[in-house]
Amino acid sequence: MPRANDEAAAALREYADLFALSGGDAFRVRSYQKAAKAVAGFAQDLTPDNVRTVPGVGDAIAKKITQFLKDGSFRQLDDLRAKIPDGVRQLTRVPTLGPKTAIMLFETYGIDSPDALAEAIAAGRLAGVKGLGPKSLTKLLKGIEQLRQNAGKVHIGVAMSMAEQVIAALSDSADRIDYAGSLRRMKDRIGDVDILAVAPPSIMAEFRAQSYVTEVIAGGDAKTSVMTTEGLQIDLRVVPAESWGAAMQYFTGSKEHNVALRERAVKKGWRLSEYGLFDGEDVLAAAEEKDIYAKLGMQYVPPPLREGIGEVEAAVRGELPLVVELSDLVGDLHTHTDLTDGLASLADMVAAAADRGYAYYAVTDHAPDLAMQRMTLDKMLRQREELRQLQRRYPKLRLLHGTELNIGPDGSVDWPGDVLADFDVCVASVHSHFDQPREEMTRRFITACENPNVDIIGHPTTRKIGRREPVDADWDAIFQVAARTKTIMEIDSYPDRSDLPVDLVRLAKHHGVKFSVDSDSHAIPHLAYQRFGIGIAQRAWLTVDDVVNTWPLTRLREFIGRDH
DNA sequence: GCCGTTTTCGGCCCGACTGTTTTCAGTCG
Repeated sequence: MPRANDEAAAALREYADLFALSGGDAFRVRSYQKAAKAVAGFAQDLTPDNVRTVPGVGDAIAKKITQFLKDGSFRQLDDLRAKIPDGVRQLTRVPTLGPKTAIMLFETYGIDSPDALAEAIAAGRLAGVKGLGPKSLTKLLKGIEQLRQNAGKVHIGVAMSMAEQVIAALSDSADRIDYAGSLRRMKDRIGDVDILAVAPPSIMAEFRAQSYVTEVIAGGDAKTSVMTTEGLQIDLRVVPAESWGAAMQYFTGSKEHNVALRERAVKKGWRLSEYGLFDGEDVLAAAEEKDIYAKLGMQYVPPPLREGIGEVEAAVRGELPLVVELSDLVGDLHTHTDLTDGLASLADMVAAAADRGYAYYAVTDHAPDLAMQRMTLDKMLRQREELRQLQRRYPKLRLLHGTELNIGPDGSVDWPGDVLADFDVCVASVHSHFDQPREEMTRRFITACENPNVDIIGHPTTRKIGRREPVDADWDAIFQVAARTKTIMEIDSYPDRSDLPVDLVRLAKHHGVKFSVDSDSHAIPHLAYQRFGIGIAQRAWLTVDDVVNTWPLTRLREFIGRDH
């Protein structure tokens, strides 16, 4: 992943937020937001020479980015940072609280953080404020509570990209270096990143000097903890080369998995620690993680399965499932282009898909009910024709013309039935009315599942990690229907969605539901997000039989009833 | 601030929902 792009995009997003808070023109705010998105989704690494070719970047923003690439910031950003406390920007992360309210609260009441806001509401200081009635204040308190629960955690996309950045920066100074912890177990929310290295002590100084380090929390020869610009803690540990495998095992966890492993060692009269597996003074295994599992007389347990939920027992019996791997995927069934809210053209997305070696690839732009996307029947048909033309260039890649439908409050979807029947695949997703009562929401999903033209339910819970809670529905009932109607549940790999979440994947599998691990790409770099969806699938013990886009196209077509 | 089968100004994805308003502002997708 191109890091300079991500950092520049973050700076532009921050600038857009601060610019909005300072009362800046809404259209200019949108220009910065648009540019940030385009920069993050730009397929090449950003340089002063190509920055002007990013769509949505004109002379003014190009100048800011160029300065950012050189100095790690730009003047206008520094100015606004000095004027508006970071806490005021944090205020806008409270759901239903936007820039207008945030700046009013700051300027009129001196409220400069979500905590200060909670305090002011509790103290009654905001009673009777114009525009903020009792219902609004209650909502704000609830939003602040949500924010607190997510505090200190980031989604896996942020953590992975930080970890890879650290490893890339330090790998020349280390014999071995890798990430462990919950990140290696592919959890969707990460509290801190654990990195292990076999390296001389001087690596610690190098680590502390990295540009993204904002604070050194603890610094010794064996372990250094820092806080980063993303608000994410990173621990770097130097471990002896001879106990690398034991250390990786120990620091990958989970705690419950390690307890089960140590119990097994004790039963054999041995001892397992982060330094190795020992029989008295004798080292049985230590340098390689795989040797530890082998010596303990069990199958190797892939990190995403290490949750202490029966995997140790299964591995001892030799009954661990052969979980699905990233390399098993032969297609992607949910992607966008710039015809709706994607960044790249159809031709560019398809070319990138072909590079990834897929057997099939579905283009699924939004349908007319998401009015903001301005989709029309005519546009859709023209896209289909363009796709058919492109198909001639890619004999090995089967291009599928699909759509991402909008599931309305009553469970109906957009486009008439005869139009739907002509698509190769239909994803259907909820994009609004997230607060329906549980019964209505359940009926809504069941209606969608029972629609014969709906093949896949996209990002089913619609959660956004740290920003939006999952919708409330009776998933047990929905999955029963989905299994009967052969409606596929999506594992949306976009890391802040990570949707379905693991526990619901397990529940759905229990009912016999099949899954599609899709990227939901809105830009070329997003195609690689499937690795996160595979992490979810592995954590739920899914095999290739559970995941439809590991199947040959003929089997997939037959399953969704589009084989005529 | 960006962009141009509107060529250098005048638009900029549009609509709905919510709570509060008595006609609408703010927020969200």
